[in-house]
Amino acid sequence: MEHGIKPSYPRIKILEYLITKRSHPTVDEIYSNLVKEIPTLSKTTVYNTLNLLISANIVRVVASEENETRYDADVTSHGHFKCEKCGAIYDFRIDVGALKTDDLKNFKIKEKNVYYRGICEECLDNIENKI
Amino acid sequence: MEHGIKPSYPRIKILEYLITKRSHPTVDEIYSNLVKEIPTLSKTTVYNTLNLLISANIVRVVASEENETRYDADVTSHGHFKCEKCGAIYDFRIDVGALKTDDLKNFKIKEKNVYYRGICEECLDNIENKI
DNA sequence: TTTAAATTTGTAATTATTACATTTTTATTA
DNA sequence: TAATAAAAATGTAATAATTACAAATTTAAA
Repeated sequence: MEHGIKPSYPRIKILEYLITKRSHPTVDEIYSNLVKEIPTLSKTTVYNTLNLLISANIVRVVASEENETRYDADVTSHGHFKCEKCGAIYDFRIDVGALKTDDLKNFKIKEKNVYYRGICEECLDNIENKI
Repeated sequence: MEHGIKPSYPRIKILEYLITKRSHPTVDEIYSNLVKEIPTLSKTTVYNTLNLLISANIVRVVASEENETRYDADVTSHGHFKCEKCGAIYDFRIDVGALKTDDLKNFKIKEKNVYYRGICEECLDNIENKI
């Protein structure tokens, strides 16, 4: 694994899960799914691994208003949209460089997050169908 | 109180606290400070009241990557900057209308949040002073 | 003043996360 | 290969945030 992290089996599987299922899962989701494959997996290992991947900048936490920590293996700049109906989190391309503010001119900005809430296309369609 | 919420004493005090101290406090901060004035105050009331104010759109939660829910009585559009050193959250003016993305063209966007992380001016000054 | 409704309170339950000691695995070296 | 040391994973317990809910209190209405 990159960034000097030893590629143990659980670590590979956890990162793999994040990369393939791009659903911004919670610890619970990751654990519940992987424990089928790795019966000895413990939730603490999932926490440890995610925190390790975060400090290595391979994974980041999705900023939100909820008390659910969700993880994302895509650390390139993009926005997150959370659907209020189905709870899904969508990625979207956004140019955070276009965001300008004079208020922070003497601040050191390390990270810019953009987070939207609303109703996704699919749920809008479902609502319409039911009326 | 506006929005059809009955202005009880705890409710007024909680909203007043949020409006005057614009520090985006946690429930704990609000409770700890107000209990001095209102000795019978319970933390459940703080939670209840904040959730009530949120559903009335008088208060909003600050989106972040941390597991700390912080509240803001300013519901007009602005960004939040969190300092990694001192933990303070700063408001800043930002034109979220300038954010455009084609990826969400069939989505209903209800709320746009902008959240930055980094080091604030004050902490940058302190670091420089110590070197 | 009585009654009903709304609000607040306190305790218990739930959930997410971290702390930490123990066990297991992996890598190293004799 | 066996012994040893280091790293990683595990499981349990502790902590903290939040919600559920029933009881008590306050407020408003009749």
